[in-house]
Amino acid sequence: MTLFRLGYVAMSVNVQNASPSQTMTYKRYQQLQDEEAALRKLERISKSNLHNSLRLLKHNKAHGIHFFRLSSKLVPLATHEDFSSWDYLSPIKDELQEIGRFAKENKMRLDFHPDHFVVLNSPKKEIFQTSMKVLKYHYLLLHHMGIDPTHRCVLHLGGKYKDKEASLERLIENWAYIPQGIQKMVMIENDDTSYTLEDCLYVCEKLNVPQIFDQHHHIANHDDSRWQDHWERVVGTWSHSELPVKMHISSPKSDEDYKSHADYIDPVMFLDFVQKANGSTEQIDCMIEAKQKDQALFQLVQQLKEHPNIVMESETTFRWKN
DNA sequence: AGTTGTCAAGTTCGG
DNA sequence: CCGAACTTGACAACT
Repeated sequence: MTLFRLGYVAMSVNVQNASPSQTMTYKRYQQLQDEEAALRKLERISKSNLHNSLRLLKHNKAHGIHFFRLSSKLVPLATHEDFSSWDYLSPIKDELQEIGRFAKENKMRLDFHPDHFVVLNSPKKEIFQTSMKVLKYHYLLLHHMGIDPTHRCVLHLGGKYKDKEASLERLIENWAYIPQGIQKMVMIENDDTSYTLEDCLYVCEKLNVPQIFDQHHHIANHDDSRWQDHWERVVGTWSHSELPVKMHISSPKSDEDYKSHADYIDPVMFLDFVQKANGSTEQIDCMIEAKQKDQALFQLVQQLKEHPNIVMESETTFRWKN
């Protein structure tokens, strides 16, 4: 019997004034006359983002949530090319450590999902290099939190460039140029336009990378609609990980706008997954990607509680019983 | 106080 | 071939 655990992404609609993604744009930075003052402001924003991240973790603890994706925008401009000499880490070491300690004390699973500018299979060398820089930034944040960076960063396979097979192979070639520490950090998720679950599984098995199954993306973009026929392979990609299997759950906004995320989670669609995946492995961590963030999680829990086949094990974990 | 447009980054698609 | 859409929250600049 599988234990299912719920988590959510980056920010809360319940905790007010707690953005972990405050920013300063490059344009704004350039407008400021005093460069030193501008850098101090970037540091203040970063500290505030980390402080708010910790507040969110405390909120999560209070509600029994032990699975959370951190914002990738914790340090604005950290990976911008004009900031390569800026030591953004020294001023925030204490804050990073505090987050890591709190997560460890409360047995929380934390990870990242860098945005779509990280493209490992780009034919352009400079884009690959920029991607490395962004991944290194994530690596360093995790490292200074005292969190083992292994399997903490979700990525997509990249672009198709009008030749999917060649582009997929290019990722495998590029992989050899990725430092080992960063390789170990990566998990790969099927996307809703280019690479299907089966494409990703091929790569995951070849490179020994855990597969993140996104149910919504899979329905929007698949070779074989029956994901359950490939589920054993998905679980297999996690066999060498210390962490439980992880998947993404979201619901379509509408039939016309199918790929966009809805405010809340459709329990029927989610429970279809739960029922079919039940028994396949000890634990599955389900990351809720919904506009209403933690509120979508709370609403889903309320709906699960009323379901005859669901037994809650804690505030955010449950099992399916026939 | 509430609304609209802009923002570092990449890729895809429509005209 | 170029510009808009994709997706997204924050913030500046407006009404």
